[in-house]
Amino acid sequence: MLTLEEAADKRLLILQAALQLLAKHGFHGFSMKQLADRAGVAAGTLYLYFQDRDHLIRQLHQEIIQTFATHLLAELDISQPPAQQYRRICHNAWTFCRDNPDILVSKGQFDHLPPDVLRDHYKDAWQALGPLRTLFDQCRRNRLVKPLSNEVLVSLCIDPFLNLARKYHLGLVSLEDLDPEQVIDATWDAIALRPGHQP
Amino acid sequence: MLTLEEAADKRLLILQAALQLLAKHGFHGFSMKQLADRAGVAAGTLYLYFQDRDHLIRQLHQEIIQTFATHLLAELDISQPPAQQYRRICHNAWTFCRDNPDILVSKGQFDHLPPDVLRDHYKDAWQALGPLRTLFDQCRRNRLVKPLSNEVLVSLCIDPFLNLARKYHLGLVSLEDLDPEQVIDATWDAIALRPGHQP
Amino acid sequence: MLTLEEAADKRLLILQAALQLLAKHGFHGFSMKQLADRAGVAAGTLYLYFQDRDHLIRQLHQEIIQTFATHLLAELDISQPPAQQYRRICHNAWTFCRDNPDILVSKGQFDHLPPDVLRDHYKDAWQALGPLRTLFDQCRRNRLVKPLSNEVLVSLCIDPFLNLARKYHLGLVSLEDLDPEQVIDATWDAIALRPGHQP
Amino acid sequence: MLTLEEAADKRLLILQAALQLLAKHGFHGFSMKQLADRAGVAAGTLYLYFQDRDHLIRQLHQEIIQTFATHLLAELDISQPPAQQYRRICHNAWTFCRDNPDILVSKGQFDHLPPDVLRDHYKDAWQALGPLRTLFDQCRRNRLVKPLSNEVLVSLCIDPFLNLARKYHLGLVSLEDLDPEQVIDATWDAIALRPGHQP
DNA sequence: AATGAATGAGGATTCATTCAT
DNA sequence: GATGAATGAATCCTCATTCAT
Repeated sequence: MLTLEEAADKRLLILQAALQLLAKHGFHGFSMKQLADRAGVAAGTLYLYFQDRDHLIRQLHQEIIQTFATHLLAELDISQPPAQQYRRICHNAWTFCRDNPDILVSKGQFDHLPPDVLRDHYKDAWQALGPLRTLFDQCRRNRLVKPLSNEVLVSLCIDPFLNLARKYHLGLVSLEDLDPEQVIDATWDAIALRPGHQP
Repeated sequence: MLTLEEAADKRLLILQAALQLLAKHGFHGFSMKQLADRAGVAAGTLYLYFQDRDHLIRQLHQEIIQTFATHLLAELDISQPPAQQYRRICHNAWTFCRDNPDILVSKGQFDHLPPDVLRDHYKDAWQALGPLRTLFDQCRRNRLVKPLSNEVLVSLCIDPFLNLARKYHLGLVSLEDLDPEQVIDATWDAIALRPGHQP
Repeated sequence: MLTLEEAADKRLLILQAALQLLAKHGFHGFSMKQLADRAGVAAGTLYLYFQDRDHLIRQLHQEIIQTFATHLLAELDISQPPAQQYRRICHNAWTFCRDNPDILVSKGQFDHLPPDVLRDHYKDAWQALGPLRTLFDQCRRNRLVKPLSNEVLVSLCIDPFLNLARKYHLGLVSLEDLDPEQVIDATWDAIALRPGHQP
Repeated sequence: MLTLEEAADKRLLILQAALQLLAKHGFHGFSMKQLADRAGVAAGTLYLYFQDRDHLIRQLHQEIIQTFATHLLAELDISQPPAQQYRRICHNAWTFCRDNPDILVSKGQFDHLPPDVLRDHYKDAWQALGPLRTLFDQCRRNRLVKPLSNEVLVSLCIDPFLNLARKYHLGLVSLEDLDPEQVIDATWDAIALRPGHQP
């Protein structure tokens, strides 16, 4: 019998192969046979680890979302001042997207998953993003950022880095145009509540 | 023979059916037969208007991008002050995405198109967005906005509305959480160059 | 477009090929590809006429049952005396089974269909067997046959010919052992109500 | 090492699981994996007891036929008069089929076995049915039953009970319609040689 | 003896595309 | 121009069988 670890390894192996395939061809050309070949297993083996194509795709999405969430918080030091924590997270968002075009490109491919499935996955990701929620809550309470919901804040702070990374990988923006520190400043301006400013 | 107009009509009819189909099922389940059925034509007819599936998809993408660009500029009055023009465009972005979930959802499905194709389509869209480019250029020259490239500005100003609309349609944010005017303010803060501020 | 007749023809063509295949190999070795080959059409064509394998099989069963019912009544003359009608029907049962081993052999293969489906098909067949029901009812009323339900009568009169034909085709009985007239006599004795006999 | 008995036990365990599976789904859905699961053994274990799927199926058929033959003769007292022996056997046929729908339903599934295999199994069963052959022979010699071959007699006497039981399990006849004693009478009438009757 | 993960050939089904009408 | 029946390659998935443990 496989140990739990070995089984998990092979499962991950398959998911990683799936990610590469998906990034390269999109769902068009994403066949179970190709996936098996790339993962170095037989076609039938896929079905030992995943019920069917659909389940595999959903679990891949979940994995991707979780990976992204994990990396957002990398090297975060919650003892530091909020502004510093914020910069860390934004920086992580940027470098992660810059360095993982596969994940970035694949993300859009999942939009046709049933809405409830997507919702669940995103909710799960929020679970993993506890420190970020805490940070936002704190800043809002201390009147450092505007009284916007967390989801809105994410759309203003984090999502722009995904969008920029996509453009970067498409060659629509070059690294010269794009100083991450400047963009971090900009996103902070977007959400910051400045003294004397009328929200 | 069809008049040019009738031909254009049927072509659009097909593209619209395609959009609906794509939004509903993604490319999984997007078959030429289903498309024909939904468009109310025979399968063979599709091939009178489009060379093959791939061309149809590309043209659909182009159409979508153009439609979006067009709506961004709706009711824009370039004689008004920049800030007002800006609000108009942002408002358009929001309402268009809010009211056209099909387009919004489908957009991500095209990410696997060959990068050069995508690039071309986006470049074409920029052509159609002349007034927006002019606006950004003007503001930058007059030190109203930060010295960021247009692409970066779009990621900070326009894209957040797409992201928010997606979340809205997924049910992750409600309209209470989401006052567009506040978000427009926030995006303006993101790019605005404030007096006394060190860029 | 195909005329209704042509469509029906091709449908029948497929069903007949299916019957042959089923008789030869049972469901083991009954593949849609083989069926298509034998019917002389492409694999995909099967799905223009039948929803899927299962529906095809069910419709084949229905067809077989109906064909059998039809042949049971061949050359039946309801103006003749009951005993003569009875002999005709028994004779038909025998010759039909003797001459159509395919149908005979296939019949057993359907036993795993959902019971309600089987029931429906058999009920439909009874519809087609009106004259037989009338004959049985008449004979029972006139005290020519025992007061047994029609289903029981069939098990005593008709089914034995199916069983015998199966044995015949298996080589377990030869035609010397098996004079149909004698067997018809025997089945009649089974159900006949003789004067002075105590039922 | 297993004792012979334990080995025989496990073999039977597997065959019984196979019977249940076959009765429930037919050969469609009868997979070695499912069989292993239902029997509570590993997939590989099946191959310790049976060469392959085909051999397993054949042995199951043989087992079923033998079981049926055995039950036909249950509680048979060959010192009793022929008519009584006859009733006993018919009664056994009926109750066995009534109480073992699995066996009954499965029987038809084997019809696609190669004819020679089927023939062998049936011949073996006849071996086990010595007392029944003796009974028929005796009755024929004493002019109690018509001069029909044993196979024909079986089709007239025993097979009807199988047919009726199938109809019963399908819900086509109810127990009210179906008094076994009446049917036994009828089958006896079918084969009995009555004084003064011209065969 | 027993296991059960892995295999990969084979089967059901879908679908882009063609072409005779 | 329009049709839609037919095609058959491609795809998803199953399953009998093996073999290292």
